[in-house]
Amino acid sequence: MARLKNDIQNINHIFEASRNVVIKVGFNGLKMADVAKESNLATGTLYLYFKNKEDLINQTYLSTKKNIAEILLFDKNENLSFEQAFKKMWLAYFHFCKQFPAKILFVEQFLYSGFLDEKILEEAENFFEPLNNFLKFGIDNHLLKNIDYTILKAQLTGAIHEIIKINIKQKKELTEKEIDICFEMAWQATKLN
Amino acid sequence: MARLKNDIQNINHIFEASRNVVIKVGFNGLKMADVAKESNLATGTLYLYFKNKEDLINQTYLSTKKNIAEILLFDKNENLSFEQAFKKMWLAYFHFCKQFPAKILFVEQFLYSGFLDEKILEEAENFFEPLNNFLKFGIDNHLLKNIDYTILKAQLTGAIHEIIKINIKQKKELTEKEIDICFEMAWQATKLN
DNA sequence: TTTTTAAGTGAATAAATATTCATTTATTTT
DNA sequence: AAAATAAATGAATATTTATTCACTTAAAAA
Repeated sequence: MARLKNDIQNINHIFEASRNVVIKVGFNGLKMADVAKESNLATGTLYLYFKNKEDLINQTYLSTKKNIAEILLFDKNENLSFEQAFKKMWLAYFHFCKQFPAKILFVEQFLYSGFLDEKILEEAENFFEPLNNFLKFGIDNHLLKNIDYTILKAQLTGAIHEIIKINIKQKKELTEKEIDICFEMAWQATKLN
Repeated sequence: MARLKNDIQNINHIFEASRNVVIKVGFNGLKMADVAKESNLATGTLYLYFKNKEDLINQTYLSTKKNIAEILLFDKNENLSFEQAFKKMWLAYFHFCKQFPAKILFVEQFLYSGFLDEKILEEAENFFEPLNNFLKFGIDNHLLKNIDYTILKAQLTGAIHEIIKINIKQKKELTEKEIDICFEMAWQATKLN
């Protein structure tokens, strides 16, 4: 079989496998043997890359959070109004969630899975500085409602996640019209009237 | 020890114990021995009331969903405007979530725990007919945005749940002012402009 | 091409935990 | 208050699943 160690491509395959297993059977149903199978590897091989199950799960989390944060890095050189930038970001996040629901569900469920390592959690939070600053800017400049930005952020992401969950459960695609209304809801909720 | 069989009071204690364990260590960390301990019962005793672990968890879910649905049964005889009724319900749900975060977190996490029994899920959905009808009324009468009511419902409850999670994680109480802003966010998001 | 090193395997083992059941304790009936 | 019934117990057992390691296979170096 192909060389794997330090091969980022293949480690990402393991991460993807973990997420796929979680999305199918939940964190409780995550068995090392199943992750191995989904990765086309032997069970023992996983232990060459991860200290144990907890480590595998935490590393998957960290990697996935990084993926998500990258989506939210928007180009400050573009000359957009705050509302335009807000919409651009919202749509980028929305479509990312739609395209990679397993990533979103994994990180959401991880927080309450019982596998969480505080250190990893903190490390992941750092990826989101740019988003935090964007929201702070909006609040300070009276463009967004004046409320703790963690709440604002949670409302925005939480709303999108709920839609994605419905998407998955009901296997029903949202129409353009519906996506537009969803954005309107987010904007009406957060903007300062 | 006291007689327990068919004693609803005590079965509720077991449910509460399950939720407390889940909130502490997640579904993955839920061990029968720990639930028993938290209930002041022997492990074996749990099997007098529940067929197995899966059954215990599903019954806890069903009972908890019922609790939640009861909060949302509002008195139709009161002569409130739609917005007033909406606010009353929102606040009732918000305060319920604040008071019983374990109930909310349990049902949320349950959906992705890997223990879910479709039958039980459906049964629980029936409790929420009144809420569904309320939202449908709002949509049909052009008081709420015209979007699938499951999305509307998810947005409303999801937003509150996110706040509650922050409440727990940061151990920071929301001020009256903040709660008011949160309601405003929900109303601005859902009402038809 | 042979030797050496690195990677991968999966059956065997260890550890964790769900479930059972012989026994004890409490309650109800006579 | 003795006998009969019902409930509760928790150590022993069964089951599940994480982890290890002796061995195989592949890649790199000599």
